[in-house]
Amino acid sequence: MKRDSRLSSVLHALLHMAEHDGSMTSEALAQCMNTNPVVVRRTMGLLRQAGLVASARGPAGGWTITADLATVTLRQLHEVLGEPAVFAIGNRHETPDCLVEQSVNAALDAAFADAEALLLERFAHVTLADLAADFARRHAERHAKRNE
Amino acid sequence: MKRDSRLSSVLHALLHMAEHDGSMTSEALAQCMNTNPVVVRRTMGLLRQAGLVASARGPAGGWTITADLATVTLRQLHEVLGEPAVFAIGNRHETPDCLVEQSVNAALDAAFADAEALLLERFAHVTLADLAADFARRHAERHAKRNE
DNA sequence: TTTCATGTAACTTCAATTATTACAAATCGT
DNA sequence: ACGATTTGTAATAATTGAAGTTACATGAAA
Repeated sequence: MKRDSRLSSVLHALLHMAEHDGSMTSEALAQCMNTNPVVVRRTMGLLRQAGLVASARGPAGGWTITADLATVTLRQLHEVLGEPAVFAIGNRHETPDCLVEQSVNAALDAAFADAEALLLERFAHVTLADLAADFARRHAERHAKRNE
Repeated sequence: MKRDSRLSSVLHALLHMAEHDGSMTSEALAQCMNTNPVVVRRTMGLLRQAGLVASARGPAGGWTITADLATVTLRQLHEVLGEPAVFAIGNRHETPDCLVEQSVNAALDAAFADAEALLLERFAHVTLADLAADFARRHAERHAKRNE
């Protein structure tokens, strides 16, 4: 299975936008993340529908953040992306007739549900502002190291 | 991405074997789970390497459980299957140069690590015997319902 | 020695994400 | 108005990894 990296991608894009004055084009964002402008538009389009970013066409167009960094959580972004499947492991059949398989599914589903709940709980407590602050810390650290 | 359902599959197979007297052929197991005998051999082969099952060739051959159902956990089976990736969501690049992406990865990795730890912890506390008992309960329930 | 079953390699199919191509629509500067 | 720029989006291809299939060798039992 190819892993869904859209959450990682949009976070990367949003933080670059936060650091950047004015708007950024799909082209610029695509270069940041080694991908294609169309892919950027597709995923950013979902954020726009959710009111988190705005886009403008034409020269001087591009993408800008409209939401408050402190209020946008990873969980919210996960939802905006359509709540993609979290796990790469799963049951063979979803609603089997076989009682044996039903027992297996029940056990696995319970474990997966708990793990997913924890993941989303963690996601709910990380905001874009937290990530921006973490970036600032790393940035300062690297600068300090360079001047040692 | 196609989800990895091998854990679900081997559990299904092992429980059928536990309910069944004597050995079961790959063919019989494959029919239980709507798949191909070769797929069964591939995955069961891993369990054999781990000493959990034994196989015999020729007529009257097939697969038998050699481990104690009470000591085999879902976590152990997950390990035997090669600890496949748990998540269908992941970072775009694993070791990025970009500091922004490093912050993003760190935040996501922390959340994923916690969720995976919880999942494996849950897996560690479910044995084949637990699943067999759950199946027996479901079986009895269905029998009772039929005779209402 | 025939038959049945596992053991494996090689290849194909399948499902899902990501990438690419192509072009329409809108906006800005001149 | 025109041309350059940029988003919007549909359609299609490439990629990746699991699952399925084919083919055949190996071994065991009647």
